[in-house]
Amino acid sequence: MSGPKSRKPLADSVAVHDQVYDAIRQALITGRIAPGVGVSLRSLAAELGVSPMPIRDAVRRLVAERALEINPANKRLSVPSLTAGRLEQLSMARLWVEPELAARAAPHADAALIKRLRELDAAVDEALKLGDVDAYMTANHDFHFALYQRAGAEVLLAMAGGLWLQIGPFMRVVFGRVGADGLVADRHAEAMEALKVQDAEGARRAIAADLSEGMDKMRAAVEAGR
Amino acid sequence: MSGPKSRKPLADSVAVHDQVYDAIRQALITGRIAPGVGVSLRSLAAELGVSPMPIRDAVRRLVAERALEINPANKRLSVPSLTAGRLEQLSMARLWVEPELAARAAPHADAALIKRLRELDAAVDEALKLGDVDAYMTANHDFHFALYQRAGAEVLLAMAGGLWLQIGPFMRVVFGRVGADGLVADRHAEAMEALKVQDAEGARRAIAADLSEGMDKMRAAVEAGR
DNA sequence: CTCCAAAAACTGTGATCACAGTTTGCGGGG
DNA sequence: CCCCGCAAACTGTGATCACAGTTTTTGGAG
Repeated sequence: MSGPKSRKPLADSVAVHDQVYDAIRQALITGRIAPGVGVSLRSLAAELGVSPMPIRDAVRRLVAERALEINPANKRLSVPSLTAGRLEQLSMARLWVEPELAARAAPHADAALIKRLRELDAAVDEALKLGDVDAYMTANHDFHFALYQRAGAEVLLAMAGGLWLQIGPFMRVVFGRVGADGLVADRHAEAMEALKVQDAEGARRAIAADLSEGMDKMRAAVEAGR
Repeated sequence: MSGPKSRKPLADSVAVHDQVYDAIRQALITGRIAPGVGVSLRSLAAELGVSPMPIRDAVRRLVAERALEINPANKRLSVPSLTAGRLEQLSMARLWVEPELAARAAPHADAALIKRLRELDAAVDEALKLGDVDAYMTANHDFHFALYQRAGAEVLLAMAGGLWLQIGPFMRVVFGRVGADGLVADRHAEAMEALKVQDAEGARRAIAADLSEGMDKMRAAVEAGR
């Protein structure tokens, strides 16, 4: 109304291939698509109700992020299988980059962040109580990345996102074998305490411990499952 | 010849989009495409003599690897600009993952690897002497990754590859400002000495020092150039 | 029932076209 | 000379089709 020039260059409309990317990514993170199974462009297209074209874009991106695999022999798509070696490398990488992000975010922690984290942690606990695996995975992911985003480290944040995407399928396997209540979220409280006083090293330690415990459980599950 | 069934399912023919990927990747690593400049699918297609379709696939991959950027406003493509923050994050990440790869590769070092590394290091020196920037970049890249590949750590290797891709444009800027002879390759010799006796920690230190020196020069160049 | 070969279905890849939004270039008025 | 406005060129996106290779299904012979 009163706007002299309603500068609205748009570019708002989210591209279809981005929506497709998010959909597949979510399915991968929550483990809805099991490791080892094959997928195809047209089947995904039919399932999501779009043409194969945006699927192609999204899949290309996911392959680059190693969240999907492409068989070099017949060029067919599949979700990467779980191996002990892969898990070990992913664990080590996460254990380096995520605590670093937490430490960098600590100085920028404010009341709004704490509040948001508390809500997400409550959602985590709620999902654990209900045994809702998908909800737990989503809430846990959102908790970590709401924190990491405050680090203002775009490159490291992208690395963490890629690692989480790759390790998502492992998590589902853990839940399938040991049950969701095998994981405790106490470290989240520890992290929030550190953030309240902007204690970077405390946040680093808390997140490192949180990851370490989770990864240990995954490793045990993978070793037991072979 | 005694093979009962010469199983040869093929799948050899390299896809066009992979060739395109390599071409653009090489152009970025060697810095032939300057940071900040815009590119377009059709212009790349015309330059490489293919249809826009495989370009699209390759670009999608490079965007996922953060080697190319896509302006969220007008969705146009460009090479990411150099910022001190980006360089700092990339340095820190490289300084963690690459020495780790060197240390993991050390136990698997054999005479063939040493020989190959010596050749590549000679190529590095040769390129430095001639002032051939492209040749130096290529040889230096090949030296590092010939070593890293022996680590047998696919996930970490891919991370290192992605980081190198992102930092490539920075290197070219350094050469443009301080000259190629500003960089010494002595650390390569130090690394090879450690590899001869399969000294993992020695290899780790040598590669860390090599990177550290290079990144310092880049940082100085970036700070001086603003 | 077993085994093998032909056919049908499905796979990723690449090309071409249409479309809407953005940028650029050019011309004319002030 | 400056600046505004319109048109042409260019941008990424999505759909559709064709093709070659692979897998799966099918059907018939032994």
